[in-house]
Amino acid sequence: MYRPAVRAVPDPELKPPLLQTIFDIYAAEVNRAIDALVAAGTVPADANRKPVTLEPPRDPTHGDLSTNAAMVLAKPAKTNPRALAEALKQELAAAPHVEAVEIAGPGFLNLRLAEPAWIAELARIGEAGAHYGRSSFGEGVRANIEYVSANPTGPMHMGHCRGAVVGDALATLLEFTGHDVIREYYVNDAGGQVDVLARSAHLRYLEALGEDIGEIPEGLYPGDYLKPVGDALAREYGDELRNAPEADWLPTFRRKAVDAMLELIRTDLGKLGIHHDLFSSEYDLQRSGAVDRAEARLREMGHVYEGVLEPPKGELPDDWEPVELTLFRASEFGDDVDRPLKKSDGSWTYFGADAAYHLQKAEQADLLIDIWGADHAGTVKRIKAAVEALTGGKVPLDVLLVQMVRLFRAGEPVKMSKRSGNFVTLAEVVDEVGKDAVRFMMLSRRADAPLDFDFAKVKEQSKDNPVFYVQYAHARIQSMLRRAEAEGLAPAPPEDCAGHFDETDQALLQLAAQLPRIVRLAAEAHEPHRVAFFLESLAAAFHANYNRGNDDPALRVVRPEDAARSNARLALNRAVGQVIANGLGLMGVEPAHEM
RNA sequence: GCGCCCGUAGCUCAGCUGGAUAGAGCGCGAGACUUCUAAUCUUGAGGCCGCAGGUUCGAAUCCUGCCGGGCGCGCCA
Repeated sequence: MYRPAVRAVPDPELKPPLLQTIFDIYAAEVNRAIDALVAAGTVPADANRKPVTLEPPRDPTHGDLSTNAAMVLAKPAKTNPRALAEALKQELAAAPHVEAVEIAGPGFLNLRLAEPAWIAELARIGEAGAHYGRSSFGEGVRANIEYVSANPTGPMHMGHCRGAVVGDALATLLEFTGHDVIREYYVNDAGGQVDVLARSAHLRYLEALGEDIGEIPEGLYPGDYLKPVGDALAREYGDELRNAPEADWLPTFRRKAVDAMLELIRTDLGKLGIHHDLFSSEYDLQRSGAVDRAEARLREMGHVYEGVLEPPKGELPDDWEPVELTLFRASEFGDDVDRPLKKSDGSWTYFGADAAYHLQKAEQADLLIDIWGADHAGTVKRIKAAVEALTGGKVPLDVLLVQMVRLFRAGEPVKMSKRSGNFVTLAEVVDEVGKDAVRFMMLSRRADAPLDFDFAKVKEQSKDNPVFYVQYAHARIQSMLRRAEAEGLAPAPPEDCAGHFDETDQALLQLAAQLPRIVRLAAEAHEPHRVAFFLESLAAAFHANYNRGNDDPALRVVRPEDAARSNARLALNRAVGQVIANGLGLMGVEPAHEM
């Protein structure tokens, strides 16, 4: 029913060459050092190296890079960490540009690198440009990420916004780390609420034919957005269906109305810069027999039986009565109770169809990610159970629960009521504050923490507003580069930068060079907010460095009287701007060039 | 009652999947504007990381049990 959007097939020719970053290079050196100890018999060959890390130490006085290798390997090597550290130190000291290796604390190995090592990273930022931070650890992994999946019964409201942005940013992050990503939207067009939509559209159809429909009855969708649907139906069918029984028009009206709603939703998502590769219809899924096949598969494996569920705990629904149902043994896969696949009337439950839908996704992916509202937390276990049963545990499913967004206007909460149709739509918010601000704010907290969204704050031009703060850093850098050009200066090639950076400059470069690590960590943890936090800290470091020029004119970046140093620092600042732009790009935010 | 999420500075939150002396912003105190965009920056005070055990070289991070808050509990979607 819904044509998938044309999916761009990644052209291997266009794939940029991946550069080894400074962390890759020295991680390899650490590995080499361990290899040497293995060869010497100090460390067993089968020792698990996975917990070995190479990170910038939190305290910069500890050096440029730090590894826990000695501590992690001490146990398998049956020695103490410091003794192992001594042996590793000898090996690491031979690595290029290593000025010093120190053993510290319980057995950390701290590496101090000579400037050329960092200048080389500066060169890589320039060389990779918009691709800096890209990696290939997801190479060969097909990741399916399903997000938004709002019911096609009306325009998007703010309740949908956060999941949409988080899902989209995570998808971009996974692409950037080499995964083959499918962005998917599950269209819930098979349930009763779509009948309600069709009836609501029918009423608007009568209205378009000139009937006085009065108040929209309780239980139907009252929104004006259905008027154009009614108009279109009236144009198409004229009087034909005016007095026809419901059965004559319901299926058609369902389809027409859902199509129209999806068009609305697509438009809304477009305003946020979100485009899915695939819209999958629950209705089509059921008609195709996919759900029957999934059930048969579970039945074959002995995971399905006919039975009666215990009454639910807590508040008992008024109409509860014990009935025999087709049940999936979810409790054997970690769920609390078994779950019905079919209703007593023989039709599929939402869960039954969803299980089949996940099987369909799993057949074409190595990793499944669902982005759900936190109010669906109660159904995570059952769908994970179903995926595990259906795929034999081969395809992992991660369900990200996205917490609520509380809207405020100048500190006052914005009241929303679904019943009265009085909700804040996504389009309104994007039109008011802009796509970039919305996206950044949605990523400025961990997904599982509630988020306050204050219109006043988001539009504020001050450092209280992280969107602005980061954008301003980028704009300032562009402004600086323009100014430098006017003064006859230009960013120096990396080889001319040596010796021109002081400690603060070095620290800024080292922070910018962390982008690839942050990207990787964020992608692995499925936590796009990490990019936002990184950008805030990088912007802060930039502003601080920049501002030194106000106290001491000799520390200004644009200084024609010292062109060599000025050009070197321009190269550094340009690289910082590149990193900010790349990070913003991952969040779907356009960098500002002037403000 | 059961399940999931959360509990870190007065407030809002980070904390690199177990690392070194727990960080940032706001707010509060003290400073820097003939600015390369002060739309910014510098600096000070402020902490039994909810509580109690456990796991180990090492715990805010993992496990168990409490306490407190949020969400959920259906043949709905």
